[in-house]
Amino acid sequence: MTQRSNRTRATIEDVADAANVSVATVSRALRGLPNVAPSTRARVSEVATAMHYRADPAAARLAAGRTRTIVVVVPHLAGWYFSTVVAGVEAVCAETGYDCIVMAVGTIEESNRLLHETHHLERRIDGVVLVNIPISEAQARSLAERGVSCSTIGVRVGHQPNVSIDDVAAARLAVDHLVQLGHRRIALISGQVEDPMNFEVPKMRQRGYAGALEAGGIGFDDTLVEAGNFGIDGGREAMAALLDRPSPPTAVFAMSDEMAFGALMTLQERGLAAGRDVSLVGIDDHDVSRVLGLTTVRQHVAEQGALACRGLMTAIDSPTARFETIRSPVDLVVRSTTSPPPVEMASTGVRTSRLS
Amino acid sequence: MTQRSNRTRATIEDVADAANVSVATVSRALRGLPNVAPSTRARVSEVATAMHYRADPAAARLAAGRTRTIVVVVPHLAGWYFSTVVAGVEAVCAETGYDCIVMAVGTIEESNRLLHETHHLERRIDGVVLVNIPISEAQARSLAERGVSCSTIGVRVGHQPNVSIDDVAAARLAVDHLVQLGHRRIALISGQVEDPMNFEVPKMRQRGYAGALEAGGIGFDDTLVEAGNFGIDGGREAMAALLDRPSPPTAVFAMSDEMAFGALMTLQERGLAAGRDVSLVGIDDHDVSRVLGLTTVRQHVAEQGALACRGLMTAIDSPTARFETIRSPVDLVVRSTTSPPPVEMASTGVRTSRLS
DNA sequence: CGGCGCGATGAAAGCGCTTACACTCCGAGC
DNA sequence: GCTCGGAGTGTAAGCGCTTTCATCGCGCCG
Repeated sequence: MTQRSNRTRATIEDVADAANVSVATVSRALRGLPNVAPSTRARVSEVATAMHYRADPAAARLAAGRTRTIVVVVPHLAGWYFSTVVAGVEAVCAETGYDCIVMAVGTIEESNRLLHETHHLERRIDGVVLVNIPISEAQARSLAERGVSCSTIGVRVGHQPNVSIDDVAAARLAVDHLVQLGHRRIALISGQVEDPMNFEVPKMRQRGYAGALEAGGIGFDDTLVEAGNFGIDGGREAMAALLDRPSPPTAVFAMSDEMAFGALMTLQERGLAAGRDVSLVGIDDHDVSRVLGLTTVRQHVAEQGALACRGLMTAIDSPTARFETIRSPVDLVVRSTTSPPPVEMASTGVRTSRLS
Repeated sequence: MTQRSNRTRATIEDVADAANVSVATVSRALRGLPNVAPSTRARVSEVATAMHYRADPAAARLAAGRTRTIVVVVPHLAGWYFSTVVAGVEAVCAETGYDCIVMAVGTIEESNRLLHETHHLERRIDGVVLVNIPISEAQARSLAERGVSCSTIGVRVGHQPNVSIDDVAAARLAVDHLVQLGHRRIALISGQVEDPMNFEVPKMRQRGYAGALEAGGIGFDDTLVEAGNFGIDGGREAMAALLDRPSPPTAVFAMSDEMAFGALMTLQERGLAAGRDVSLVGIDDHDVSRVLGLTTVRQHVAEQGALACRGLMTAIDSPTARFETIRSPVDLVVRSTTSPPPVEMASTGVRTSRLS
């Protein structure tokens, strides 16, 4: 039993010596593998604990080929939605002992560099959680071939684990609410459908918007659709454009709460009040939405991250498994930015609140 | 020159064979080490690129002892401040080729488990960015002994790299503004000074608050100080308590924008308008602050993350270096939640806006 | 003209694990 | 009593790099 210097970290050999077994037995005992006598296992783990032994991750990875590391890929790390997803993913990683690397790929070029040249990822990580990152079948296959499992939030690929909300239904929920309140001129503040990084979500939500209009017997008017980026400024500019129309909308559905926040800014700048002059509804239930009284369609973002991460872990353990999409629920949260449309005073064009 | 199967990843040996050199030369050539003939280096990197060769990180780590991985530790991953810091850190990591692991340690117990039993970190990572995580000198030494460099945002430890704002000055800036506007009853919505996870920041900002009052010739009134957690609800409850005081404040300084958001909620619930009935100023310049028109002290959070990460990288390369604290600048952003105090109608107690 | 020193390269010894395979018991089956 | 099989353990061969040290030319100085 060699007395290792306490300046040096204990290796598996030190533990083996101290417990009078071979390194193989130590390895087996500590990792819970079968064919270790209970008494041996107890002794080994006792010794290991006493020596503060931890298997060197690099050595374990090299020998076993598994890294116990995943990466979560998002377009941006700051921002409510993505940081909340990451929080959900990280929580599951912490629980399961995985390391959770974060990567931001803001542009389609970065995304392709990551996903197309998958050899960058090989042997680096066991799996990847893609949060609203477009990925082709070919890229997914390439990942799989390189032993990298893949779980997505948003668009599904192959039979990989996936969690998403029903974007069509979510949008429909929002717009139905406006229709129900009596609005007929309902505008849409949309994400850019041409954005290669993010087109599925806007497309689906547009579909929900159109569906709700149709169900309400309202014709689709493309002068009431304005696209912008998914943040505050996108919403702000879109709302300005909408208000500049010859006959502006009485209600607006913004595809995200942050866009709705921007819309709110424009409204304020023009001296209009949301929920009186113009109704406004978003999607997300951002932390700050309740502060602004924003009516919105709530989704459970951290939970989505957690579910996607658990799915990934299952996929890592059984790479050939096929997964069904998990639908994360949404629900309408009515606050103060929505109300029946103001009564139009035909002669003057002046708007007043409708009496209730 | 063996034809490797294209199902298998190229190893350094494959590259060596293909380039007619030894593995040692490949290693040196690819990592830019000296003593490689330019022609050799060119040939090697050409071959390596053609074969899509990438050094196996695990093997490189095991052999070299460096992981090219850091972890950024935050109390929470969701939430504006921390996610923005992480974004800054990640950006620098991406630039420098480091892997960026995230870890959330919400409680002091988790924090201690991480920082006290530092052998968990040894050989796992090269360094750690601590964002508002309390760390003792002993823990810092223990990290250093284990070869883990450490950079902090917020409280400084030893001579490790550190970036922070001048919390005293930031608070003072905020409160001075209120004093200048003519307020005399200025309340403080503070973080909890007893919270072991986060006491330095509240303490400093309290000091700035007290300093500004004193400079303005205003006595400190501890019935105007209310503590809560750093989020929206903390601010909301604190503001409610403040308004319930026999003689409520005309202005409030909240230690964070999110707290100010909560305060705003309470104001709205009570039918009071910020910037008319009560003035309100925060610290941060949260994304949404401009939407709410919140007057605040802006800090540059992503930049702080980036600076801390660069400092860490320097520390990793030269572990004995001593660092000066980097002070990140702050500035006052005046929006619409601050204005001169309403004129008190002594007889009736009714408040009106002061004429300007 | 004989070293000398230095730049370029290669051979090989690890780094600290995992795991295939070999081996040793020991009780059960015949 | 002897064989057989399986549980428990050990031996040793990697995993794919980095790095030390030795080797080899070759221009240069004395």
